[in-house]
Parts: sequence; C-alpha cells; structure tokens
Amino acid sequence: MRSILPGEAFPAHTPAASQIFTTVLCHGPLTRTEVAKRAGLSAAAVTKAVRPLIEAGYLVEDVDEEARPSLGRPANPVRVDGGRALFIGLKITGDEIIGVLTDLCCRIRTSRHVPLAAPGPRAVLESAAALVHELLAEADGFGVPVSGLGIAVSGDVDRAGGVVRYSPFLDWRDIPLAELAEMTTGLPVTVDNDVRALTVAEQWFGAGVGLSDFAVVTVGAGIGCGLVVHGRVVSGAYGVAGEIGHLSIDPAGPPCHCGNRGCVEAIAADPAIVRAVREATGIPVADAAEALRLAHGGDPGAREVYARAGAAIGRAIGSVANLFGPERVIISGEGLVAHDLFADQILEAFAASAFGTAGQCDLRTRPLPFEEWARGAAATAIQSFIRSDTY
Amino acid sequence: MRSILPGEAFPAHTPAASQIFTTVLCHGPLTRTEVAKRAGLSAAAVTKAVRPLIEAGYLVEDVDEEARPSLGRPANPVRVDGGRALFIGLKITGDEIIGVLTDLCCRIRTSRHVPLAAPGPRAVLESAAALVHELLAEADGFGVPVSGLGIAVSGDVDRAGGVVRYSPFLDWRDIPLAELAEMTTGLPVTVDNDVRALTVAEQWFGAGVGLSDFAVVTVGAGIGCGLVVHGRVVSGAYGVAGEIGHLSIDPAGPPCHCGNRGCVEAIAADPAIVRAVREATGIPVADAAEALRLAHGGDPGAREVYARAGAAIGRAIGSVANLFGPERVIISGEGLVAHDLFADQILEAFAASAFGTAGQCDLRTRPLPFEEWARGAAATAIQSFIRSDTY
DNA sequence: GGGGGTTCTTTTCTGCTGTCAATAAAAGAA
DNA sequence: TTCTTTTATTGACAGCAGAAAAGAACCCCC
Repeated sequence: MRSILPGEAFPAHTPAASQIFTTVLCHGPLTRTEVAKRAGLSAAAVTKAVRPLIEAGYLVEDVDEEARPSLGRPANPVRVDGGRALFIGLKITGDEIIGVLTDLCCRIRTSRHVPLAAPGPRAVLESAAALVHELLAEADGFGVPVSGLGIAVSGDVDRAGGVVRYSPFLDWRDIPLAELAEMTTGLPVTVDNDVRALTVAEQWFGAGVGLSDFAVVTVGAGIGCGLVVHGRVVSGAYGVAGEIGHLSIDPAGPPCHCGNRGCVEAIAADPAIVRAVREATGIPVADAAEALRLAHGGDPGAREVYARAGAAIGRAIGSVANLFGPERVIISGEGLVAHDLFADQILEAFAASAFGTAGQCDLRTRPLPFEEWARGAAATAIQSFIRSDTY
Repeated sequence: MRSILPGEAFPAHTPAASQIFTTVLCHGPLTRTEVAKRAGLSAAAVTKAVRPLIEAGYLVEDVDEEARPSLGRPANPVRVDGGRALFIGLKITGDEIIGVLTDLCCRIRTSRHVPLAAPGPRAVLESAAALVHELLAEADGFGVPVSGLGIAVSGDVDRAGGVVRYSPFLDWRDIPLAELAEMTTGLPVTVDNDVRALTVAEQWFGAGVGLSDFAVVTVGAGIGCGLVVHGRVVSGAYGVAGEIGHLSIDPAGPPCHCGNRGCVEAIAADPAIVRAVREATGIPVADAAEALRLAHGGDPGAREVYARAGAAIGRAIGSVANLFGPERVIISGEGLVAHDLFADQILEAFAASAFGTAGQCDLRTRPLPFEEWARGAAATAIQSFIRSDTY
C-alpha cells in the first residue's frame, strides 16, 4: 500500500459507516430504516453513522412530497449530494487519453480527450497532467474541490501498489504510475486495470448495482471481461483475470497474436473482423468502420464475418456462465456499434453453450459511450476516497 | 436457512473465535502470537478466544520439546484435538454410497460403502441411514459423539436450504435431503454439491490451505471443477458453477449429452474415452479400466485418445486460469489413474492456452482416493459445526 | 378538535468485543 | 543472581452496535 495524500478526509471511520454510505450511493434515496435493512444493521446504527455524513455535506435529506405513503410518520430519505465532491477519471489508450470530470455520484460533468504522440511514460504523464489541469480548471467553476484522480490502463496493474506492472499496448513495465501522477497533480491517485475500472463503475452505478456475481464483457479493439464474484472484483493471483479474449474456442480457428489458435479475440475483435472481411470480400477495407459500412450495406461476406464473431462471443460468455454462474452479463464496448449484426448470434450461441440453469443468466447489452471507461477510472477514485485506509 | 438441531454447541460465539479456530485447524500447531498474526487480531484477543476452546477440549496445548528456540519464554503452541469430535461424510453416486467416519481434523477413521439398487430418494435414504448407523456403531468405540453428517450429491444443491434442487444422475428434483436425513439419523446434516464439498476439503485440509484463489478440477466419469475466489467457494447465482466439463473447446468435436459439441466432457471423461478408444482401435472395450489397460499395453490408437483427452483438459484449465487467475489448480479424480498417459499433454496445452502471467498458476495433480469425496462431505459438516449459526 | 393508530427516527442505556499497555512467566545468558 | 528475550495473560478502556422506549410527524375517525 502507498501512503495517502492528506486532502479532506471522508468522515466514515468504520467499515459500517462506509457500507452505509455505499448503500445510499448505489441505491438512490433511501430511508434510514431501508438502509438498515439492506446493510444488515439496526436503525440506530444508521442514524448514528448518517449524522456526521450529513453534517459534512456528503448526504442530504431528500423529502419527496409525492411518493409518500399515507400512513405513519413520513419517511425522511437521505441521498448522496453528488455536488459535494468532484473526481477526475482518465483512460489511457495506445493513441489518446480520455478524461472526465465527475461528481460524487459519478455523473459526468465534463469530458475531454487529447491525442497521444508517443506511448512512453514520460510523454503520457505530461499529456495526462495537461488534461488533468484543464479539468481542474473546469472544476473551479463548480466551487468544489477535486478529491481524487483515477487512471485506467490496460494490462497487468497492481492497484494497491499503484504500479503498472506490464501494459502491452503502451509497452510499459513496472511504472509506479500512482506515485508519479500524485507528484505532478497533487491529487490522491488510484490506478487500476481498465476493464476492472469499468466493472467497478457498473457495480456501483450501472447494471451491476445490487448484484454480487456478474460479469462485464467488452467488445471492440480487444475482447475483455471484468468479473465480480462474492461482491468483489476479481483481480487474479498473478494480476491476470477476465482474459475472455484469449479463451480458445476453436483449435482450427485463426491464429492469435498470443501464439494460440482460435482465441475469441482472433475472431471477434476489430482487427480480426477487418482481416476476415478483407478475406471474405476481397475488398481492402481499412478499418472497423469501413467493414461495418460494408456489412450494413448488405454484403453477405461481411455479414457472415459479423455473425461468426457474434457466435464466438456468445460461446465465450457461455464459458463464463458455466464456470461461475453469474446473475447477469453486461455486454459493452465500442464494438457494439455492430450490435444489430451479431446480437442474435450472441444469444443463440450463449443459449447453446450454457449448461443447465447457467442459461438463466441475464444477458444485457449496454452501448456505453467511450467516456464510460474514463468514468470507470473516476469510480475507482471514488472508491478509494470513500474507504480511506484508516481501517 | 433451516433450523439447527440442538446437539453440543461449539463454543465460538463470535466470527473472530471461529476464524481463530479455523486458523489453528488448517495451519497445524501454532503459537498464540502466530495465530494473532495470521488472523489479523491482537494476541490478547487470541488468548481470550482460545481459553474456552481449550476448556471445551477442542484445542489442546502442544508442547514441542525439540523445535524450541533457545531464547525467550518457550512458545506454547495450540492445536486442534482431532479426537474431540467425529463426523460422518457420505458421497452419493448413481450406484453406491461411500461413507467415511472422520475426526475433527477430517482424518478418515473408517470408510465403508454400500451398493445402491434404486436411485429413488426413498431407497437412497434407507441405504444412507443404514450406512450411517454402521458408522455410528463404529464411532461408539471411540467414546466420542458424532457431531454432524455431511452429504455430497452431484448436481444443483442449495446448501443453505439443505435441498437437492436437481440431480441428473439420481433424477432427483427438489428433495429436502437435509431435513429428511436429520429425521432418520438425528444428526445435524449439511448437504452440498459433491465437487464443492471436495473443494472445501482441499481448502481446509488439502492443497488449497492458505490460498484465497484456487481451483479443483476432477477427472473421471465426468469433468468437474470447484472454484475458490476471494477465499470462498463459488456457488453460482443459479446454483450452477464450475461446469468446466461443458466448456466447449472445439466446434468440430464429438457431440455431448448436453446437446453441444466439443465439450471437454465429451472428449476427456471416461465414457467419451471408452467410445473413442473403441472407434480408434476397433476393439469393443467395455469400460475405462479396459481402455486404460489397452493404452498401458502400448496400443497407439488408445494412447492417442488419452493424449487428446489430456490436451482438452489442459485447455480447459487454461480457460479457468485466464478467467480467474487462480494461484493453483489441483487436478484430481479417479481419472488420474491414467495420469502417466496425459499429464504431459495437460501441461503442454495449459502452457499454450494460458495468457500472460496466468501461466504462472501452479498445476498440481493429487491422486485422491475415492473416499476423498466422502471426506469432502465430512468437511462441510465440520464447517457447519464450527460456525454454528448463532451469528 | 382531540384521541388512536401507524410508521419513521432518535435517544439512552447496556453488552460485548477487541485493543492497549502493563505485567507475569519461562527460559538461557552473563 | 540478575539481565535479556520472547511469549502469554491480565485488566482497564474505548467504541460499536443492538434493544427498548420514547419522540415525531402524519392520517383518520369519531
């Protein structure tokens, strides 16, 4: 663990208080009794934990005149005051940095992105710092301090240590990113893997709210997966987890850059689709957008490629469901622009490969905009802020 | 949750006390200071929690004259007195019931099995009751009461409710097995899925001790898998989890009884191997043992079948490693009698399909005897006994 | 308009758990 | 014998959460 920069401390000094705040944060306005029930505590405990949070302005009482039952003392629900604190989330890709300014409820207030010339840590850090300063300037307008910075990077990231152990896209190894970013920005920094960050955002603010077991599958330039088991994001003993893209589902499939054959990523990721469309149609399509246009234009070869991709994704999700039986799988990523071309195949292949009741798993597509990844990074910063490491 | 039969209560009335006992149980004799360190508590807390456990006879002080450091007050390690309590574990298969009598440390004291004529719940319950009574008679010889009965059944089992929701092998649906068995035996009963029970045994007493993320893969009549993530056994939102046997790894593979193609179970389970050996050699082998003899005799066709099975298992384990990043995978099951015929292929296929650091996962084969499954059932009973549901 | 009923919230008190810091215990070393 | 070193125990203490009861705010009905 790294030492934490001072900043303003969050007034939740016990696990119970953190849990209560999180409950309110995720489940909107709740009466104290309702919070107590959900958190498994007594109403008295909630009252006591809520008071300092209201005094500090993180929670507010939210009297809803309309939806009030006619009987008994009117409920006095509390909700999180999103405007009480701001956070910045950055998603670093191979060629740009996407940044968002969010409030405490992780609603995006502003979003920006800058292209990235060189992938070296020094250049990236400079661009990131510039982007952060722009967003900090925006934040000034709200008159509220920025309480944390989250950075999402693909690859093997040690969140507790704030170190990027290995990122293939950026070609980074053992970069103490959190420390470096704290030096240049002066903010408390949380670094995490990008898919895991997105999963955190879904768990707290998206389609994973209230679920203890679910998966997020991202489709696009790569195929990724974040897992939540027993209510916690899975990180893997060696830093690798959720590598659904390298599930090998066909020994006769196309070769993958990982050295294996028939990986999902070698069938359904954007580069694989572009290559397959070229082969199928003979048209030298340049990128995923062009391949998509071709398929949307009705080209049967291109459409077949997307259908195969959908089947591969569906089978991969089936594997995930068979192994850990999630309650829901959230399918997202920029690749969903081709949603209409492979959604049916995903469902079909999933239904075929899911075993027994694993097939009851709820498949849900969520066309998340690209800032969503940066929002995930902000969500990790919010997490770190709420459970300050005093316990 | 079901109500619990009275019996003798275990004197650990707080989660911390349970945790302390479990630490001692799994990690052999430990000094109080060592326990405190491992459990993340103060030494004082350990002293206080240990006393009633010693008074009740579950823990004993274990002075080891030899391995004592020359300096300072001699340590006074405590260990679990295995002989303080006995447990019975039953594993119900399609054609027999295997029963073991174990002590509190889950060491097998006696083991028995009875054939099963009919798979109906009534007949099974009768045979099980007879077996339990035999084992109870054995237990009388030790002068210690039997404190719990664990029953392991394949299929979809709701442990908390004590209900077998669906077991394909036995063709059971919604059988309140725990309640029924409690009525006929008078013991507190814990019912769980068989692979999960085996996983519990490994987690507490086997190769999974001290690991928070590992998997158990069983090879034999079927291919199963138990997962431990974040230190807890994964059960799946809909009761299905660890269905590694129905990972589909080859769309051109042989058809599986689940309706899919190329499932691991359709390639590497005993029936699949027998069928494949028949096809490859033209020899009408009757069962797995005969197929194995043929392969051990050097028949190239049969050997090739085992090699393919090993590759399928290895790839499946690779999928598990890519998704969860376990620290270790324990390979077990009766199918390991063919260990020499496919161990290399398992390792090879695993190494090829594991992505990045997931390949660092420690693959370990453990040729567990068939009573091991029943021992797993006993382990679940021990679990239930230790954390009596008073909190 | 005053009581009774209902539901949510707060207060006070109490029990309990685990930590802290000091102390006792059991050796070998000087 | 006295000191040092390490382990175990004790008793005081703080803090958290639960129970129970009171309070608060509303409705409805007589």
